Amino acid sequence: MAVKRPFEARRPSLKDVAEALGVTAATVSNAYNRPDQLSPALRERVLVTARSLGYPGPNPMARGLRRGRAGAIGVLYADRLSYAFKDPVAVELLSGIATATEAAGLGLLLVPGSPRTERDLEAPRRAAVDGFVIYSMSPDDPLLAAALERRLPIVTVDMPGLTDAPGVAIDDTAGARTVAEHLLGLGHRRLGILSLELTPAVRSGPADANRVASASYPVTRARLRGYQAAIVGAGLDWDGIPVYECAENSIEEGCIGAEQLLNTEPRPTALLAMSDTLGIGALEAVRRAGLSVPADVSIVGFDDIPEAARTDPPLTTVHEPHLNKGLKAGELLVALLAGEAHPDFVTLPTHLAVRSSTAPPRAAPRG
Amino acid sequence: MAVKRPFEARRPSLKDVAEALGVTAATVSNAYNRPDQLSPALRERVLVTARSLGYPGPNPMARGLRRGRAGAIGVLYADRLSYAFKDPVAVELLSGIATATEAAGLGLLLVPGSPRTERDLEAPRRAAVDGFVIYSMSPDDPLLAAALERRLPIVTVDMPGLTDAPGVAIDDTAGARTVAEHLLGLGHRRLGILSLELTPAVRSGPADANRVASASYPVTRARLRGYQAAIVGAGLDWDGIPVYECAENSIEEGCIGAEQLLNTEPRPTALLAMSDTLGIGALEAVRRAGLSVPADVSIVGFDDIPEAARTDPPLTTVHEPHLNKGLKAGELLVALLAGEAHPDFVTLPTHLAVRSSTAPPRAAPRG
DNA sequence: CAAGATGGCTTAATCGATTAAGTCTTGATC
DNA sequence: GATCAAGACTTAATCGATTAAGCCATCTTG
Repeated sequence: MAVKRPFEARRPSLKDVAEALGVTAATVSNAYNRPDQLSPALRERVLVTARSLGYPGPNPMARGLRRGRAGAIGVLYADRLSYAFKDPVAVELLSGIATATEAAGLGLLLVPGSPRTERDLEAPRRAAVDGFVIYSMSPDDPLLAAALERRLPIVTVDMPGLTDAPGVAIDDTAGARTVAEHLLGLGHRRLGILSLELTPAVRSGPADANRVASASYPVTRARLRGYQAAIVGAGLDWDGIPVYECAENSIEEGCIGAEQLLNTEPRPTALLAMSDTLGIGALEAVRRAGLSVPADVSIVGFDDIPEAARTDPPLTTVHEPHLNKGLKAGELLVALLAGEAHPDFVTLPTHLAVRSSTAPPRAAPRG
Repeated sequence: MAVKRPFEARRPSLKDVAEALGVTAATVSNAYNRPDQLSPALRERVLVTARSLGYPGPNPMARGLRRGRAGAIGVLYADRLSYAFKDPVAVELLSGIATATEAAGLGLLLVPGSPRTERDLEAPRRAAVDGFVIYSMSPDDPLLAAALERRLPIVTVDMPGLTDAPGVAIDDTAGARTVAEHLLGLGHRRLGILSLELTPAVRSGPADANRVASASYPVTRARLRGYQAAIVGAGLDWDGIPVYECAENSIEEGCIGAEQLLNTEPRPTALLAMSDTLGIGALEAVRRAGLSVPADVSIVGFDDIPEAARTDPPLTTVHEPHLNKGLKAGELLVALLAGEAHPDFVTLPTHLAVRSSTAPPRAAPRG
């Protein structure tokens, strides 16, 4: 039962404080921003008067307009914001970015927008930011185009070669190749792939060679290429490998996809999950099928999210320095905003984290 | 080696586009904001010219200033931003808030600021937002005061009764009491408490009765009260219960704290962790001590983060609707901004989620 | 004591848009 | 053919600050 004030007074502005004191707006402004420009006594009076008038401090938008700085950087993400928080990888990345922006005293604006409706394109246009970190977007995403039109400094993450902007990424192809080679080296010959989204036009289900070839998300593309290189390198038929595309990077989707892959004949002895989240889902699917990991089926993930080390069994995966990636991206953008010269592109190292979800296939010859 | 343009041209503004076309700025503005105000042909010409001039679209800060709307809401959090992303509870809450703001077309600005230095107080002051969601802050936090001074609409989360602002919370005391009663009901008599931070002045270690009584974080206070009510209700001595305060809500801290609690004589048969994150750490500590859960030690958490259902063994805990809490908070703030009447305070229900980390103590009489 | 330095405040231009109200055409209507 | 309405732009005020430059009085210094 909050009481509505009958007379909703206009919020006081700098000028009101100035008039109340008989000084000019410039002086009040200086009281806030450049204390050395006025006597301590007057400054104190200004601050006291401001408080008593209920002046909420210099309006951030007016200040931003005048100074040409928003004091925040924007993060652009392919999916809905609410989803970004469900993805441990995105969360870690954001944490890294936040560390950098926080150190620079900048805010972090999460820009809403699934690339569905026209209205969403307004989001990056309206965002009061000094630059963007653009994370893992499809090159043909209209949201990306809208952000680029702002002509602000940008840093890309996991989008190598997409723009001439600086960015940070890992070598997804090499990572994927390494983990696939790990399985092949253990002797696995029947593999299944649990893939992330292939294109912004989402769908779940088995993906045929055509669809696989049409993958537009840079990360998905790169990892598929890595798997392919290892598989072809081992003399296996790439087109014979079943691929299940998950419309969403979630445990549930991973579980459903893995279930389907486990039903293909002959049953794969190892599953390549393109993310740990999908891998955790696969772990569950194997359990539900009454099989065990790694005795019956080996599972590998990708990303090395924190939970991967705590699953049962702990997940063999490709370690990626997410936090560092975010940190670097943030620092790059901060440096860009400061007008510093910048390195063009940073590629961070990955390494295979062998844990307990992989073993040689039952009664198989060692590779 | 990005090439610096030798002559960094001023960014074109509305006026530049207008002049290039021989119309007024108003017309160009209308081309963007009110297409019905001009002929489709001219609008098209405006848009084309804008593009060819490299006009990045209406400046968000200028628009925001004029319209009196920032188009974003701020989130204020007690800790460092980077930390917020490490806390699954905060992440879920943010996800909920994001859902609401996204639906309203608003951005989400994460305001940096650990309450350390004077400089940090500038963050909430500089944030270009239309309102704040304030999450679980100590009432005496200067950051909170700084945000309040902005006199913007606010919604609190997990801070019942702290301001007269609308907010959302759960009944932490009842939840804590229920989970403690669950343990007592199983027959446990020797308990240990793994507590979250008691005050903004952080420290790790055993907390004596004085320090426990001085807890200022509303959530911590409330949960302690709940434990206390159950314990006292069971006829046990509250002051005899060892409490370990974790300076940070992390698995590592939980592990360290649990280790200490397990070393007290006589060893507790059950540990009350004030969060699932601490509980997961406790699980690890028990494992390291060569004991087993729940045979030797029962562990309960609080929060019911997603991972709690997947730990080994799955954690008995108090389920809290984090996502919903965020969603409600976001919706409340959006409604407030829209000038709608609002309910004052929402208290969301919790319930006990009994899983496999609790059992009667070994060879103990049933309670 | 004149010249210069310093401190303390004001002047006035400016940042880049939005929008209610007004003007001028052109076309329809009786 | 006068009247009105609608359509297409323009005028001009305004949002709330920041900041370089200027002005005046007071203090220092040789």
